[in-house]
Amino acid sequence: MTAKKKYHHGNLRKQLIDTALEIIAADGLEKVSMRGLGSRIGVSRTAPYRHFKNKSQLLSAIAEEGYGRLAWVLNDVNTRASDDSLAKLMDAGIAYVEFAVSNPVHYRIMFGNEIRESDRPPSFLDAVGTAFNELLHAVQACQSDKMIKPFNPMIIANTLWALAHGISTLLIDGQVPMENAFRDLPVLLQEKEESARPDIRRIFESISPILFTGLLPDPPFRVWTDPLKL
Amino acid sequence: MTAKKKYHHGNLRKQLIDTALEIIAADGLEKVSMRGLGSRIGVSRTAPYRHFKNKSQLLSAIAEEGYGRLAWVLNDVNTRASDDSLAKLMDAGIAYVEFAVSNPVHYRIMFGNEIRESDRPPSFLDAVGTAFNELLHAVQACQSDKMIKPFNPMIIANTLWALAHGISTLLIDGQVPMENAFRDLPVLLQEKEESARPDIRRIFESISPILFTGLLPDPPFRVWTDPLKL
DNA sequence: TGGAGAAATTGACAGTGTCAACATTTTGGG
DNA sequence: CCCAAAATGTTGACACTGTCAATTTCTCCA
Repeated sequence: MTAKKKYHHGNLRKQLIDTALEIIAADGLEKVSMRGLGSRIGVSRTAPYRHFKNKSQLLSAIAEEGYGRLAWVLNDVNTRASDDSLAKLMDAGIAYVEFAVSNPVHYRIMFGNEIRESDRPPSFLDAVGTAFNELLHAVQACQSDKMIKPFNPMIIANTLWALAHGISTLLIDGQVPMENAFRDLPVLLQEKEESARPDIRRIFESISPILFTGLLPDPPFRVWTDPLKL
Repeated sequence: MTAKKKYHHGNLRKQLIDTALEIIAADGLEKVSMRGLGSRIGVSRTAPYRHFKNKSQLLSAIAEEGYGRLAWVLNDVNTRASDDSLAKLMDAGIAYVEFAVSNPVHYRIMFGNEIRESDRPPSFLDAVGTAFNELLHAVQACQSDKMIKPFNPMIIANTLWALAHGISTLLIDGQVPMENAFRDLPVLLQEKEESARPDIRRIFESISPILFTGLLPDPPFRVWTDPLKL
């Protein structure tokens, strides 16, 4: 038989993270408390403090888990069998935003500021780096295939990340009705909004002309002289 | 003589917001509490509840104030005497991010999720709209001057907003050492990092080639056929 | 086997948001 | 002008929270 009611729980640390993630997905971050976690797991209210010095450290572990999952999602796209690296780059962006929208509270913890710097273990930055490298890899694949310009890939990846992150947080926090803004496009107007979830691919399709061909008029019409020496 | 210690404070509501903003700028959001505000102002601990139904409503008022200030900053750029509308668009972006970085906690309240939807008064969306319109205006000015392509200006503005917002939050929350990422560029390497504040203009200059000319290779080298019909 | 250290517990302190009941002041309509 | 009603401020209370210190219980290895 499995252990019933031992004094030592066994793997409380893991269960704390798992239970917190359940609460996060179901009720939001404000329902997560050190004491509440203890009670819900069936252990005393301060037992969690044997595994996390404070709440910030718990959230740090949760965020790290999130970066791992994000990296997994992006890796899924990158390792897909297909020779269209540009389509894969776009799909990676879509997968990123879809991850954020599907796990809004978790995502907020990952990129929010509730985690004190001092509570981030070294492995935290590794996890972030792993996720970022998936994006960087997608960019470099496009460059190998000569599908995009040979700009510094680091800058491209950072720009795309910032853009995806911006879209994600605007959608998640919903201060700004962003999906409506993109629906403003005639092409999108005929769309019925049945599902509450925004159509992320459509958003990316609205944006991609800008990203692919740039804002400046095409060469023959370019009014640009060269003070910014492009 | 000015009123000394009347039972009725006079304009407690305004002072609550002002005091909260002081605390926010000095110590961060977690130091702002309904009770604490009352005490600090010299009024009872529940007096704030005569002016805000709950904390979320207080934060809503604070956020609204923030959108007003942001609109002001952007309007400053837009109404500047200059006929280079493209430079003004870029400056608006820089001003946006600089506002965020200079008022990180305030900015987080504006775009965070601590404010329940039901606690946002109608004027809230107006304030957001006013700020957004400044950005939209800058885009349309560029189009009038034929400095940028005639894409749907709404989509351009939204894309630029998402990008600026993404850069802002990544810089503010600092999970990702973004300024380092952009410093990676050879051109930027010779830069000493004396000030803690990131050089936002430099970040924009790194990004602008992508935004201006696009990711796809120039026409002669364009491998693109047209499945996405750009 | 026995002791050291890990893990869990109880008790306590100072905070918090928020509500209900009560006190005071201001103000608008008869 | 006066008084009731509305607006504003106060006190007390409840159920939470994060976190610490002191204490108990268990596990494991020398």
